[in-house]
Amino acid sequence: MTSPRATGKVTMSDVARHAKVSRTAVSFALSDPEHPSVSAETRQRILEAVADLGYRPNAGARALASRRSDWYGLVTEIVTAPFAVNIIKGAQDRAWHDRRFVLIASSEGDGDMEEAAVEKLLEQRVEGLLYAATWHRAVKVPDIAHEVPTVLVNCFDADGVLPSIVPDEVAGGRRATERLLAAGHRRIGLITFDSDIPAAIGRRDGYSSALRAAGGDLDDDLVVGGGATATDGYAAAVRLLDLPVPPTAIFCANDRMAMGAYDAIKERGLTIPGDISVVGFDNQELISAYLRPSLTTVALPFEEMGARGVDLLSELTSGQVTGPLQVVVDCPLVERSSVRP
Amino acid sequence: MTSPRATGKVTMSDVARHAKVSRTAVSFALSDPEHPSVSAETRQRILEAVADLGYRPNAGARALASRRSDWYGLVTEIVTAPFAVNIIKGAQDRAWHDRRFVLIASSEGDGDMEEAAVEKLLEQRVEGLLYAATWHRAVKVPDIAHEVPTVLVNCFDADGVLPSIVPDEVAGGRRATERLLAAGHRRIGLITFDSDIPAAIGRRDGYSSALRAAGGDLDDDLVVGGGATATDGYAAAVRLLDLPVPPTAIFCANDRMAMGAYDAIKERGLTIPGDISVVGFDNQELISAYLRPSLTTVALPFEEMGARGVDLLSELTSGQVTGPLQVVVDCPLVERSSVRP
DNA sequence: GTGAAAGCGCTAACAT
DNA sequence: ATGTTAGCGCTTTCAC
Repeated sequence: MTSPRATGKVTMSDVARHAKVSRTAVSFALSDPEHPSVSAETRQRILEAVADLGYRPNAGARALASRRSDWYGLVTEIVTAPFAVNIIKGAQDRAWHDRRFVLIASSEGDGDMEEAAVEKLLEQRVEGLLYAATWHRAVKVPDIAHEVPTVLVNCFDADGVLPSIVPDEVAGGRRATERLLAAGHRRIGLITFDSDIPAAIGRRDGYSSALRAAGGDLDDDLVVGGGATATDGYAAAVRLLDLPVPPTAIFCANDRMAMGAYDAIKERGLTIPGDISVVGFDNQELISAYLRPSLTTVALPFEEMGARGVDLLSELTSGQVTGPLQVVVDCPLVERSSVRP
Repeated sequence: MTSPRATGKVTMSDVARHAKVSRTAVSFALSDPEHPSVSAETRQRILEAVADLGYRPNAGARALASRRSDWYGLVTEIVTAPFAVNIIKGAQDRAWHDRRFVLIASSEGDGDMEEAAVEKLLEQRVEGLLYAATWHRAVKVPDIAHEVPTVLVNCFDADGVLPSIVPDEVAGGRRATERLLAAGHRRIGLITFDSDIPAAIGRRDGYSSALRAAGGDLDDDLVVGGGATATDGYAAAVRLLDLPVPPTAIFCANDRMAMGAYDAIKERGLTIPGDISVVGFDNQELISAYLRPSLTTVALPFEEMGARGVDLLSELTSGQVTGPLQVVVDCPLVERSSVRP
């Protein structure tokens, strides 16, 4: 095995020479299995040469010559955000499936850094940009990003010109509430947080609309706001449980608050879901799956949003803008053990 | 502004023409601010031309011509562990700082896919490979990865030939235990899990050695194993609390089990840290920061491991193998509120 | 100090 | 069906 592989310098010419064909033939054979101008036998010889020599195509050279990189760029604020990962994964899987690569750059939430990151990505000649936020909101995308097709994921364009993929917060809130209604609850509390972001507004709207549609108790006392942490959830749950007629179920607008609510409920010697059913939102696995009992919650479809982002991007880059430019993705309910049967 | 930028096709030749110099001059000026063969004025003119035309270098072309890509590849089973993305972040930040890029490919924990991912990375002509695991263990790296300098992160080579970066589990376990000893505890329980992975063995060893060194109670009854989930932690804590002479503090070998232990402790009407102090391990923020009270725990240094991996890789690729080939990274204690003052 | 020229490894007309 | 021939955008001698 004195293969040139060891040298790492086998080129397409070497393969052509070895297979006794032209470089063109090799190029054709490799890029298209059914290429009309290369016979089956020739193709076979070429493939053998490739294997013999341990040839590996040089993606950079190919990109240079063909003027297409097969890369998309993904810019996100924090690679570490527990959520961002799933967007990345969704995008990468989908891209991989299309034989494309996703180059990831993190902006660290810093404007300059972000611009530098996009610049770097463009230098790599990415064919499109995915711009992902760690939490659903309006964002201002740097101008530079407009030089290439761009899709926003889990956020939307403050200027309203860029296409985006966002979660359906309202439907999610409705679904959580309907789950509780389906379990027979009529008096359902909502622990929400005071904010004008889509998550807060949408989930609350979903809650109200579900209640209205099903004839559940529409009582302002049943809706309590505040901060969005576990501690806030605890405090909110205490208020709910102290009500003259306390709810028999609670929908928490995020899992962290549900975590706090669990504490308040348990402290009173009440059981979940025996005495009180609870539904969360976000499906932060680390919390929802490990809470005792495990938490039934609504999942944010990060992975799907990432995948849909790539889909939209390939439509855009290939010029065929088919779908709508604002894609709203459904938030599925993840059934666990915190709602009574 | 009828800049050719709009066309996205400004090349170095355009810049040269615009600045009335040769392409060589542009190349020199751009790649080295102090290049001896280009005068300050010339350089200035070139920079202006770059700005005027909106020129953006083509990284791929540069890589092709210079035979160096400035890229490292990172292969990981991204799916499983949300916290392992910190490895990516650490690596990326560090690489970015060195003006390098990290191409990420996920293997989905599937052997074939993994090999395909490495293959793809090599086609991109990455100069080195980072191979990251989501949990500390021995791994078998595909042969193909040996074609280029490779560093294992948060795992080590089953064949013992590749350099690696791993967390110091033993020192971490010792540190957690020492923290409890420092708070005056002598009777310290250990909730561990039955497994022969480094995390289980190392943390337990650290616990024992700290106790031995400080003269704490070395009692087999104080060590209880089982599974590694919150439910297992709950069960283990119950056993500990049922002991004739229960511990006054508990070291949980991971945060999830600590979560379960919290429940058991609270159920008995005991308080944390008033009656029982608790220390965890892993620093899974979603759990440790939101538990009530927040959990003092030992952190796995993912980010640092990622950064150190890149460091080692650049030493390897530049031929200067300075440091040791098995780097053990310290696990810092994250002080929160679950240990009595 | 500057520029001509020869590639880097590959693609894609355009012949043959 | 196969080969010829230009590039793609940049780096890097080497001569001027």
